[in-house]
Amino acid sequence: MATKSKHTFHQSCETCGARHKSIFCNLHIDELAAFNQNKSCMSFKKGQVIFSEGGHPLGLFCINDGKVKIEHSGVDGKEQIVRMAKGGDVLGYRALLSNERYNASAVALDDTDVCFIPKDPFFNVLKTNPGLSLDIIKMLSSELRKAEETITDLAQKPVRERMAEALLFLKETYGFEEDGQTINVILSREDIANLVGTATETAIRLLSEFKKDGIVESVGKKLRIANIEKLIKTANIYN
Amino acid sequence: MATKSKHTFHQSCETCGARHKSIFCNLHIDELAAFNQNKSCMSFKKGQVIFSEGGHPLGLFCINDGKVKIEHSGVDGKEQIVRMAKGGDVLGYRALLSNERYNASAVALDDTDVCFIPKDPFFNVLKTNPGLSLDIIKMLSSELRKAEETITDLAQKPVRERMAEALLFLKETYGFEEDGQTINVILSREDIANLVGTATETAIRLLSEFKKDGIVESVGKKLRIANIEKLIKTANIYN
DNA sequence: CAAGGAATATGACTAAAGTCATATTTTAAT
DNA sequence: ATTAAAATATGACTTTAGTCATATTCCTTG
Repeated sequence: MATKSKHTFHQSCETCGARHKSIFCNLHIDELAAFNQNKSCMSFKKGQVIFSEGGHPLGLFCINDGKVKIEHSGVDGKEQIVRMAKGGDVLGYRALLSNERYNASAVALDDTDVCFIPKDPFFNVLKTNPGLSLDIIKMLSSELRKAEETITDLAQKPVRERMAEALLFLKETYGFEEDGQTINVILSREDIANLVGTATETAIRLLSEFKKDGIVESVGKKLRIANIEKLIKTANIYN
Repeated sequence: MATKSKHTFHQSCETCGARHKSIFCNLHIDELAAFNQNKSCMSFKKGQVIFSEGGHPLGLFCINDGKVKIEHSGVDGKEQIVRMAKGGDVLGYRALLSNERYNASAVALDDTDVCFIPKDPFFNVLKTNPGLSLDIIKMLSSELRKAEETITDLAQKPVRERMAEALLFLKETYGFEEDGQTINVILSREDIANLVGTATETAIRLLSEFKKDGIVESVGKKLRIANIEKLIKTANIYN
């Protein structure tokens, strides 16, 4: 459920650049055409809500371009970021597939173009295309593996190591700017804290320490990884 | 990979009582027959390893009867329990479906009867039965939702509340004895700690406190929930 | 049934991370 | 441009939970 002033844009599924990165990359041209006839495209501005926790899913969202955080509300409304998405990612499929309400909210971190594909055309394709099912199963399996690793980390690793891991994760997800060092996403300290799973003040303090240690630097509202070896060491990754 | 002295038992898929509780509940009788021809049944004693982290999956395991912990190895070999299984549950599907190595180990908590279904017959049925795919998708979606809730809890709730939640979870999973109060599973304090995500000493201390507070009691090696209202209150569950 | 080892229990201490208070800086709005 | 509000930063303190040490109990095995 978007809040206000969503703009529309136009993007045909058949020619969508994000398609090849998405779970729909193996669809037949006719299946894409079915999506294309029923979809609606919208643009969300930074901070706008794409869907919110507790709502009923009516379809799924394909990110054409942009950056999105998916967060689950916890104690006293403190959010936990459970996923970060970008162009090519599909959102809202979990609740739709298991016929439950949204368990998390999706918020644009940046101006983001999204196509909404209603429930029916999606399930029609799903019913007739076993390959798509298998791709979805693989994606869900992979998400589940990652989630279980996050659980182990949260239970066992100190905040400092998790912060370092989170920065490496952001780098993997959104890549670098042209300078090859600056992570290409803008997050508030609160967002970073909610990703790491710590208090905002602790996140701020840790980032200050990382700066003092020459591991990261601030570049405007973004973070530059000044010493990636040191960051990896700080993350204490074994596998 | 089982360790030693697995016994075999016999159970036909068509008449298996656990089937109706499993993701295979909607299979056609012919499909079950295909499983039945290829499966092998084995019994694991308490403590035996059904498969271990890092190994390559060659099929999947259906629990006929028994109790199993699925644990993921973390810092310094400390295990994190990511799932608890019982009769009707299917194990090892995640790694098989995403074509990865086992990300966790499965260990019998009790004498457990398991049927092993090799990769090929399973994938053959999967290819021709779209309903099964959908059921698996639903199961994975549901697992993923639970995992995301666990992540939020670990990040935000104090150990005491998580311990209370864990006891309620064990009650939901394995039910009560005939007395209607005693949780029907035997776990070491270390296992409980690894489920909650805390140090073993902390788990022991908390359970001692719960006893002092009249919330739980020890009955042999099992735990009796003496005051479930108080336990729920301690868990601080909102949803 | 004795002995050794594992599991449970408890105390004392330490370290980690959270909370609360308060600056300081940045950003947005008028 | 000025002001208010929000975000970031830092200090001081408290609380929580982890670690290490040491009993004590339970359970296995010869």
